[in-house]
Amino acid sequence: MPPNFIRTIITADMETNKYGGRVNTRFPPEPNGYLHIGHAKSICLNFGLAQEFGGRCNLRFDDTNPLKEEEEYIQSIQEDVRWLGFDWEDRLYFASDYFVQLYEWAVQLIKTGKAYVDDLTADEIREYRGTLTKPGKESPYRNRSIAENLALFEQMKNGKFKNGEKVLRAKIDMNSGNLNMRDPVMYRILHASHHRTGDKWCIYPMYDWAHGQSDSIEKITHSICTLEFEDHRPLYDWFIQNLGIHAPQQIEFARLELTRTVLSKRKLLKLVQEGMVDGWDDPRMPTISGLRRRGYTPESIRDFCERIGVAKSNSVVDLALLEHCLREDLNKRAPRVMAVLRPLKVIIENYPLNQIEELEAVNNPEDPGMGTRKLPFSREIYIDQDDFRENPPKKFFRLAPGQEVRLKHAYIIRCEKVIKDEKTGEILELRCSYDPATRSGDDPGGKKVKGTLHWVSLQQAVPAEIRLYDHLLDNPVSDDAGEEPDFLAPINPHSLEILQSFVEPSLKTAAAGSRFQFLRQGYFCVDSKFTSPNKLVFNRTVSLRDSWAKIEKSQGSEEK
RNA sequence: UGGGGUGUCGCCAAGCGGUAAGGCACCGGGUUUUGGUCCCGGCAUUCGGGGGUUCGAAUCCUCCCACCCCAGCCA
Repeated sequence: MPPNFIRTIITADMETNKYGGRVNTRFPPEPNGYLHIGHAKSICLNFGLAQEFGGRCNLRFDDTNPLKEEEEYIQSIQEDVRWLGFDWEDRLYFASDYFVQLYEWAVQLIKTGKAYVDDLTADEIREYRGTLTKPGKESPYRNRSIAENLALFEQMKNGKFKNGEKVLRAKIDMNSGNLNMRDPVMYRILHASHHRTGDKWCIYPMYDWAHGQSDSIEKITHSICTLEFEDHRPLYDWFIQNLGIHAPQQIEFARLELTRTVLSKRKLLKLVQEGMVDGWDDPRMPTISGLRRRGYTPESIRDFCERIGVAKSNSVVDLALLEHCLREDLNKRAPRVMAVLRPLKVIIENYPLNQIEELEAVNNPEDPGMGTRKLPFSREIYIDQDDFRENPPKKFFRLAPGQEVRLKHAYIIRCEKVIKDEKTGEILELRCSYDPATRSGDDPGGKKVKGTLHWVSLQQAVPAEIRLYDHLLDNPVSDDAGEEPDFLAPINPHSLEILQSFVEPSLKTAAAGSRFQFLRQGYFCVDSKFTSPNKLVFNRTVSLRDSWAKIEKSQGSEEK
């Protein structure tokens, strides 16, 4: 376990017995969207820390704004946390469960002269708040009597007022350099139905008023949150102190940012709403459900979260690291199969007509325990268009006129002739010859060739739709570029490419969600949404590293 | 110009007064019936900058610079 500053703090707290040797964290999402990879960092941190120190981690929904929250999100969030591999056991909580307690505490603060009902409008409150450099002004309603505040607050609760007519504010300090301390709003009037409490309430606590107390109620020891709440901490401490209740320790860390994508619920919601993607679980989305559908494993995401570390400096992690974690995991577990993405027909002229051989193929060279399977081989096969060049560049070890290659698990073939469309010049098929003495496994010390191709026997090939994904965004955009209306402008128009391909027959009954390595190409999984009994659809999870592409690229630049 | 933070290799990130971990990326080389995997090697005389303390500083002091967050009845 690599050290990080939070582990260091908790370790020290354990040594000093600060919380009686107890560690209780929590993951507190608002159910207003789907979870994404950034949340995964927080989930892994909170649940991971609890596990590591023999403590517990709660799942609590911070559902204090009925205008934005939905049941659908509550379900998806639970599914995603579970899928990531974490268990909150019986500790599923909702801030809305604490509404009564919160109300009573608000009354308590009014009674001690620490809170008051304000009649100022939203605009007026903003004006009175002052600016970053100018202190605020006290509201004319700030010094109402306790009795009047009590009566007014109760009337607020009882629905006597319209939305926005009054708020309850904490009475702290309008001159504070920290704007959060300039009499923050605790309750607003919202005549809205809540997904859990229905119409019971028409006043709802603000996050700042609900969050710290919710942590306190749950006896949280370490309340881990992101950097932007750092200057809310004095406010949370103020509430806790004036209420005289259990004080959790808040620790802030930098949220995750990833290159080539956007991690903001607001923007992801927009992508969904504008129909620019196929829902929250579109395989291009950085959401947990999107990554799951794309074929990511929970193990790889957890590994990623461990490797990026936890610190307080704002940073942008290279997507390449996530992909590395994925490949590393999939390399060990994904069965190898053959699929031809862009088919090119090859006829092996000296191979007997109508003969079909069943060749043996290992399922995973990384794990002999995964066994072998039979592959049909015949006179007509498909290879990938990329594996043939009529005029091969230097170091092109694949097929070209007169050149030899090994067909994986089969024979060595030589390209004898290229059949082209007379008019367009398009390459229609290749005529090859094979060397019967080179059958895979039967030619010890036989001839060596530099290239090995994947292929599929034409007769037995199973048609499949293959979806190739590219980064959603052409260029990384900063998260706050989102205030501009056209923040979606850099969306990559080629982020999805759909191919009609052929896969080997063993894949015919592949289960939805199952993952494979298509030899020499990448990792793919059976799409769980578009696959049907008569249509196989694969998502490319991530390509294999491609050093030929690099060589070719550098050759190209040399020529310039 | 107020308050709160952060600055260590292209990207993350350890380090907490004893002379710069690790990962990703990148660049070589080896193995290979996946141009995959794996293996081996390279990759910060320097820690935002200037002063200072010390035998010794990325670590302590000091001044400066840069960047991020805060003016929702959002979270």
